[in-house]
This record gives sequence, structure tokens and C-alpha cells, in this order.
Amino acid sequence: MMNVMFAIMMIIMYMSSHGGSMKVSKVKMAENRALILNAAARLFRERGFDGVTVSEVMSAAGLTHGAFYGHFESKEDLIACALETAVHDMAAHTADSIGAYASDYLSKEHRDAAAGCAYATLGSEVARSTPEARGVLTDGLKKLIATLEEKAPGRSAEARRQKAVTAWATMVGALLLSRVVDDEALSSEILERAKQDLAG
Amino acid sequence: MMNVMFAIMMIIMYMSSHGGSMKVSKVKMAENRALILNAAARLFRERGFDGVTVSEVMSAAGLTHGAFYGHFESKEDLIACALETAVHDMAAHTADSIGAYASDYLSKEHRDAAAGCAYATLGSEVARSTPEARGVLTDGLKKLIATLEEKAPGRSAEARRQKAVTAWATMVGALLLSRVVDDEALSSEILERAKQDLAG
DNA sequence: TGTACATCAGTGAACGCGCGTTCACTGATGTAC
DNA sequence: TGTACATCAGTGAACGCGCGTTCACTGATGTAC
Repeated sequence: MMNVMFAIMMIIMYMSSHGGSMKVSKVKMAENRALILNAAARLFRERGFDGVTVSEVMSAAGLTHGAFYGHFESKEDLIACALETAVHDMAAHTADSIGAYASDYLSKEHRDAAAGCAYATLGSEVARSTPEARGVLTDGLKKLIATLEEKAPGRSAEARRQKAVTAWATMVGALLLSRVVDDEALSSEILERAKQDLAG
Repeated sequence: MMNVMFAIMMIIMYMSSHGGSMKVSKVKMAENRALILNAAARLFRERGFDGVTVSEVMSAAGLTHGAFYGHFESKEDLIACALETAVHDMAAHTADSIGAYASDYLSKEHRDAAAGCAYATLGSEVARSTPEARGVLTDGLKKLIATLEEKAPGRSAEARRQKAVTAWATMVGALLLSRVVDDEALSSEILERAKQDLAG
């Protein structure tokens, strides 16, 4: 009895986990693509585009590097798609006000997170990158600014937009500087002062 | 007569330009180190650390790659030293007020310059880099903030420091975003709004 | 000041490694009957 | 529903290239006499 159950368990484990060198269903392939994109979005933000190899991304997704070109045209293509994933994740974050948004964005947790805001972790690299990559962050930025505009105080639309754009620049700059700085006191001070500047 | 003058000119040109495979005086070697550092400081800001090879830096300095390891221990060592050069150059820039400083810093000329501010062009890479590289930008940042504090308006030292830190974060963030964005109108808008925020 | 020689900055070929990318192969998927 | 077969997602070895780095060599520098 125990032997039979054990054998069934082994078969189930084999069927559900063993990729082997086999084809995979369309549903599973779409899942794999999502796994690759999530791994890439995290690893690129953690180590930069040149600090992560295609093989590392595929391993993190539980696949081998050879399958990569069935999903993407090139590493550059992956970069653009992974940025879309990262930007999409950011858009999911909501807050009641700019001050509340800044309080989360400028927290030590966010600063120390492996996969922080793409603009602060990859911005200077994307600025030198392909039109596709820049386009993704441009579109994402437009949406982020629009979201902040709604939350911004101010009588006129003009005043709210002014506040949204400068608040976002302050947040990205402060987070970037706090990550560069090799001095915990100064790093925290930068976050706190920016938070104070954007509060209420 | 013409032939004699021509020969003398050729000799002078040969003596002053031809490095050949020869040793070089201590003075000339120090000049060469400065040429390497200036080339590296410019090229790294233009293309990122991984976008520039040791050979390219040496060529830009008018030398061959083999001479590199007589000047620096490794590419990482060059990166730290080149950042010092870049930060030192920034410290040379002066302005009467934060508004005046921001007006220069947030100009289209600075945005489009090949060798822009190291914090905006290399910040996200340095954040993941060696303690040496981070230390250089940390020290440079402390000096930049101190300089801005002197120019900042405000009754108390606390208020001036608050203004200096947040103004610098806004400037770096706005320049970074304006360089990422692939849309001239939005890019200019970011610069202009940040300038307005920091004016007067 | 002139001569002999050790030093060492710069040269350019070479090395080894790891990267992005390719490809022959495998075997489950999914379709046609 | 069952069977036969074409498709194609994933595997893993292999390729070629360019990078950082090393090294034997060259010959001007700079010093000792």
C-alpha cells in the first residue's frame, strides 16, 4: 500500500516538475515567458543589464539558456520587455496622496530592496539604451505623472502638474542618491529630507 | 632653403609626437595619466562603465592598451580614479545662488552634453559598484551639498541644509528623467518645471 | 661635460574566459482521420 | 474515443567574438662615475 502511494507520488512529481527535453503546452509556454520576464525584471534592477547574463535569467526562471530565443529575439528585446514588466508592477502601487506615495517610495525598505524602482536603478543605463527601452520608460513615466497629478494638491491643473513632475524628480533623485551613498547617516538623511519636502 | 626648413619641421614633429615603443620622462608619464583619466571620465559618462573598453580609453588618450597596467591596477581602479576626476571637475563649477546653479544644471546643453553630471549619468551603476567608487561619489556629494548650503536661502542652518539636499535630489532626478525620456516636449518640460521649482 | 649602463614607460602579440547566439536533437503536444 | 503523425518548446553542446589582462621586448631616460 505504502509502495503504491509512493510510486504514484513519484509519478505525479515527475509529471509536474520534469521538463526534460520535451515540448510544453501553449499555456505552460506562456507561463514560462512570464517567469522569464519576472526573473529578468528583478535581476536587471538588482545588477544592471550588463551584470546579468541571458543564462542567469533563464536559470532563475527554471529553464536552460537554449530556450531563450524561442521567447525573445535578443537580449535587447528582453530588456525592453522586462522594463515593461517592471513599469507595469510600479503602476499597480497606489496611495492616497503624494506625501503617502513618497513615504513608501522613500522608505529604507524600498532603498534596500533588490528590485527597486526602475527609474532609479536603471535610469542612467536606459538613457543610453535603445529607442525601445527609452520608449517603455517614457510611456511609463507619462502614466506615473498622470497618476500623481490626480493626487497633487493645487487649485489649477497647471499647479498640480507642476507639483507632480517636480515631486517625481525629487523622489527619483533622492532614492538614487541614497543608493549611491556609502554612508548610512547621509543616505537616511537624504530620504528623510525628501520625504519632509513632499509631505502634506 | 625650403628643403632645410621642411626637414627641421619633420624632425620637430617626429620628436614631439612620436612615442614609438620608448620610455617616457616622469613629467610626460604624469601627463599621460591625466590624459587617460580625462578620457575615461568623459567616455564612462558618455557610455557607462561596461560600454567603454580599456583599449578605447587608452586610444582616446593617444596610447596603446598595454601601457594601461603601468598606470592602474585594473579597470575597477580606473573607474574609481576617473570618478574622482569627474567629481573634481563638477566642484569647479560655481554659481551665486541655487536658482542660478539649477539654471545651468537643468539646461538642454547639460542634458545633451556627452559628459554630463556623474550622478545622473553613472549613479545607478555606481550604486551597485565597489566601495571605492561609492566612496568617491559619497565624498563628492558631501562637498556639493556643503557648497549648496552656503548659497541656500533660509534663516536657520537646518532650513538651508534641508533646501540644499532636496534641491540637489530634484536636480539629479530631473536631469536623469530628462535624459531617459524619448520625447523632447516631455524632456524639456521636466527640466523647466524643476528649474521653476528651484528658482529664486 | 661626457660616457656606460640600469631602469622602466610604452608597444603589440597573445592568452583565457565568458558572453550572446546557434543548432541538431528530443519527445510531449495537439491535430487529422 | 483511439491512432498516426507533424509540430515545435525546451535541451545542451558548440561557436565566434571581444573583453580584461599578461608579457617579452624596445629604446629613451636618468644616474653613477
